[in-house]
Amino acid sequence: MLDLRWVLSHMEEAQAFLSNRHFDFDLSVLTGLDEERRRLIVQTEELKARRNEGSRKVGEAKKVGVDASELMEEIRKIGDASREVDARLSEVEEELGKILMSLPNRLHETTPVGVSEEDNQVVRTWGTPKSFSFEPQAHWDLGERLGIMDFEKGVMLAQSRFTVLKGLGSRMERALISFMLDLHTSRHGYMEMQPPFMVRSAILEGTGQLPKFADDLYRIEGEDLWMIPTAEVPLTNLHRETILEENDLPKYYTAYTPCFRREAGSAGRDVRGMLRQHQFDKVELVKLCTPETSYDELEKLTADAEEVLQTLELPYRVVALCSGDIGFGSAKTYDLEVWLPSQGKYREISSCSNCEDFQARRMNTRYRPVSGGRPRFVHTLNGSGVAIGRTLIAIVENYQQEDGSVTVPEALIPYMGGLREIRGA
RNA sequence: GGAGAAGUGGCCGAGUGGUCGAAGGCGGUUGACUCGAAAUCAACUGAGCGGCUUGCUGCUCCGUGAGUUCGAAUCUCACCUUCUCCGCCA
Repeated sequence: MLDLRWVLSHMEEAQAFLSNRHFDFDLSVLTGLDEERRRLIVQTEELKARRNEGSRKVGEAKKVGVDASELMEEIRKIGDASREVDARLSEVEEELGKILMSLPNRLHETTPVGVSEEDNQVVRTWGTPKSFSFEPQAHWDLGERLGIMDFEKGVMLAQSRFTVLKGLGSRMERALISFMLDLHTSRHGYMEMQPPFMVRSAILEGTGQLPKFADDLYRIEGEDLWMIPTAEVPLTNLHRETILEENDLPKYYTAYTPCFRREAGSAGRDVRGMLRQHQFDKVELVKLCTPETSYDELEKLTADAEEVLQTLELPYRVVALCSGDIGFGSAKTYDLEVWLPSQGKYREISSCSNCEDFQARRMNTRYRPVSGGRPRFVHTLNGSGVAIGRTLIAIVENYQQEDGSVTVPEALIPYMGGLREIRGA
């Protein structure tokens, strides 16, 4: 959520980033609503002050046994009047709140301005795509032939965009989860958590998925519960409605969770294989920190995710998302894109964002500065560290051999019980 | 799912209609004492939103939401959460 006072005092700047996001909204309506809001506050508070004063006098009168019925009648009218103003005030505040909750975050000055994916900026590239002496196969061919992925069974049990991992495929999925959690907890200082995989509406409002993106989520019928689309949601909300001490910051959390997404807008895209699933595993990284440190923390968080790919020796590149492609709540986002030989392309495997105080405002997560003074909103960051299913795909494709077998990455061998190679039955 | 009890400030805890944002204690901050620490003493110690002469001042918040009343932490209703017992289960 944007700070209303900031928007009102930076109208041009705010309108400019909205248009860079291609978000069509005229902010000037906020000025009128805010003026009305303040007018109504003055009105109702004046009435309430009079009512409180009157009630005090009634109390005094009754104590002495004096009749106060005339005064009481007068106060009743004042009370009714203030209730009327209150009703109008909450309408105005609700309207303001609705608008603010629907506006995207402002952009950091280093976020490139652009229209689409095409305009994202490549920041750096790591590793070199391997050149194969044969035609590299797609993971869906390799996976089925090796007996580690069963796409038909996924559809049979659920729907399209669901997959059954079998045998060593399932084993490698589990190995990757452990490998990544171990890396982030032991080397990068994150605390491992296991949050609920379902959360209530207010939690999703806190991180920005609701109210606007309900169509992307699975909802539990008859309950105020939704399947989490990412562990970012429960982890970031861990300290909602609280005031932390500055000395307790930064907070680093990591969690493995499955993620559930309806993929409503992506019909027809990546339908083969398991690149885009309704349910996928992910190890997530979340940070809460002070505003002064959040951009350093973003660089470090991105590096933490990169280390996963480096250790697995998977070629990737880092891109800065442009204003037209960046997410609703993010001020700056780096995507990590891993090389997929069968596609001859880099594909997203992680997304690392600084949401600044956008989510903190919605969650009301603040901290008290050591220097004293009023509580301030924390900055929140999140990043995939990294997507498990897509890592499995990347390994299968990048480590494939001419005979269709797959070599196990060095770093993963201990997690695979010493296994060095996956070959078909 | 059924029965009962309870939800007050960072924590404990008093408060059953009238200066109660809330006694008291713990914790914390500052000052005094001390070479320093402890102990002791004193003062301060929640958040949000407004107004104007920017230092004052007003309003709101005692699980959440409605209601009764001139006035609600205190009364009524609904919901949520926690605890105990029963049932069920990993």
